[in-house]
Amino acid sequence: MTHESYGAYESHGPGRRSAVRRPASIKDVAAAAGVSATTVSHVLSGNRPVNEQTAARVRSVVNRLGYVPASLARSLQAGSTSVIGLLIPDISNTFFAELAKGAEDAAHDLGYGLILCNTEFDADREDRYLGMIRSRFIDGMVYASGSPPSRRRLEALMGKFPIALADEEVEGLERALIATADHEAGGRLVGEHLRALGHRRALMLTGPRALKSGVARANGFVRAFRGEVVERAGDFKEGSGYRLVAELVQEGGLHGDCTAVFAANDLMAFGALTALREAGLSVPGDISVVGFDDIRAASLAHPPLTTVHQPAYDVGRTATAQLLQYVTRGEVPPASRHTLPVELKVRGSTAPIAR
Amino acid sequence: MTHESYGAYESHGPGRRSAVRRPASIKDVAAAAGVSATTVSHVLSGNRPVNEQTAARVRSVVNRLGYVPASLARSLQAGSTSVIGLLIPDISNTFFAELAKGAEDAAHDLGYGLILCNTEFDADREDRYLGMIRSRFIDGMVYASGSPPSRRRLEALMGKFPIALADEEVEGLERALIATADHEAGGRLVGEHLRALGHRRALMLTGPRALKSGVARANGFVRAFRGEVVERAGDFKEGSGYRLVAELVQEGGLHGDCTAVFAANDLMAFGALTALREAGLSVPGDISVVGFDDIRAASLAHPPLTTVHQPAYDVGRTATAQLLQYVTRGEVPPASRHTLPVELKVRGSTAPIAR
DNA sequence: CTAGATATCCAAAACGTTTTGCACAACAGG
DNA sequence: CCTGTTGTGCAAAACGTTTTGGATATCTAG
Repeated sequence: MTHESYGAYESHGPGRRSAVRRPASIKDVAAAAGVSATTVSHVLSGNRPVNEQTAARVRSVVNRLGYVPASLARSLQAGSTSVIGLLIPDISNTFFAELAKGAEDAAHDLGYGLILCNTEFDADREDRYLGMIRSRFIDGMVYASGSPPSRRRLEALMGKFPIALADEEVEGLERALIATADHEAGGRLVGEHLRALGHRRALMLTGPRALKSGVARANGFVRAFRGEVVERAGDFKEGSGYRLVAELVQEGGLHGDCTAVFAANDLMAFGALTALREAGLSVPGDISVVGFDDIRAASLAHPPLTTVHQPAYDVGRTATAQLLQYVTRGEVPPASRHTLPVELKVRGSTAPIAR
Repeated sequence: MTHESYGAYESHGPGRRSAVRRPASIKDVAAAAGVSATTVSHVLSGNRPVNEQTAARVRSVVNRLGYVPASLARSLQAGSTSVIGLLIPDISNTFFAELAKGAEDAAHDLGYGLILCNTEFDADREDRYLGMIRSRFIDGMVYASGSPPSRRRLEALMGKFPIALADEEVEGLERALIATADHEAGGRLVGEHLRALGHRRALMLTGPRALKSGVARANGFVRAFRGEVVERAGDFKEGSGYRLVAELVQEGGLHGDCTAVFAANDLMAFGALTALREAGLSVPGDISVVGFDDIRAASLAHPPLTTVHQPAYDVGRTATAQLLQYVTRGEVPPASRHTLPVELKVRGSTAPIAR
């Protein structure tokens, strides 16, 4: 932030309650202390030595007037705002909330503010937020999984402004600062787990085809599972998991055919769980279900969901810390990739295949 | 935000890739178009009419140079930043995430940006964020349930800066803009529910005593329950719910004594659930458990948690919309209260008392 | 033909800082 | 007595906008 307070804001003295009073500026302080604005600035910043007696006088006036430097003017002069943006699709998704927390922590550590850019995957909204970086209101942006259209816009920005990709790689933007969980390994872990349980035919609920993380999960899974995999594309929302599974059940394509469902995120897995329950199928008795993300609800669900734990907090924190490392130096970050480890959490929603 | 883009950023022409190029300013545009900066400003803002031919020339230069107005300079001149803050203790708590989503939506609707101030109840951190408003980097603040120490600081600020209280009232700050769920009614609903099920002796897990919302929940509950209530103060975290119940179980003070547990939020209820399960007690067979908030995990838990649904999104949205109503007019908001309705969600964690 | 309106544009001030170059005094060493 | 140094403080420029009060030219109505 760099929006520190140099003193109290209280105004003592016989101040009458005027309608709206303009806050004290550095000139007001200078005048009241009988010095120049330059001197006030030096007293406050310590950039140059000031006679201790003078400094004391200035400080006292600062307190009396409740002077707080206008950070806008300061930023204008400095050429940076000490604020960055965090662009995510949905803050109410606990995965992104965790990621946001990590980002906020990292930003706060370095005295930076964080603007929450919640987009709902809405391209207009993303563009509007991306505008903040072009108008230089923010010093950089942590970009987590936006909508496909806005990614093209991103490309034009990436070489010119500090941007880091969190959680989600962007097609064609390999040359960037990236912090992501090891999606491929996650898929692999699930594949191995289900295979070890004897499953040989599974339904895979993927995310939108455009998202590389989802593709990586699918790839890792397919390779390790070494069985037959039916793929259906959802949208990472609970509803789509429900619909896709419900449809397949109706078509009779699921029971006695696929013995496991791997959803590319927990939300869709929950949808699947509901659809299966409604269809009278038991989990994990008839069918095993695996999710991805390990959001808080996963361990509390019934049955507790076997899923891949993603280090959401670390992803957000790492991406942000990396970004800031360059932002603070006024540099545009180079290409660099941080892949964070995932972990398979085996819970009650998976079981050996019933013969 | 008001950080709109007036044109593309691409720079065509034979521009050599210089190391760092200062972004084009309004003066650059003016010079290249052979007009004054004033005229460029008027073309872009439409504040005054400009000859169409001249305007076209200016616009073409704007595009060619990829000029985007510096929002900092604009804000400095305008005296406001079109950004507000949202101060919450923990974004990874789904209640606050929902609230944040509502706040972000409301802010975005009016073209405002939202700075996420995640405090972990840390007083220093809160102070630092509060500094942003004093340094006028943000035009206002939505304050949701901070730590007790920082609330005193708040008092000094409230009359001078636009601040709205969301979810949580602040002791001694009745004269303020407040949007909150009807905590008292929520407590009452729980009390009536448990009483109707035959319970006559309950354990109430409250939040920190300083939080009025928690007190309201407790009051509503105690009045409606009309039975014996044992109170224990937690801190709204899962761990405290676990500890408090585990302790009581160990002391033998729970089973066969209290037949119900009302936790002041879902997280503590989950902790209680875990402690009870570990103690070999069945819910709701031996003991009924009720939470508060209705976070997403509540319905997925096992057993599904009976709880009071709080309109978190609406609380955030209402508080923010209210605040902005005054911020946009440059006014400090008056006292005003919006109490939003709650709803009891009866699920599987409560049952008639076993005799 | 002239006074007033209209169209068009510009110069300068203002927003509130920080930074830089310089002035002046006092003081030390030679 | 001269010169270089140190201490102290100020004036002015710079950051990049928007707004305001004219200035100039052109047009219109009388």
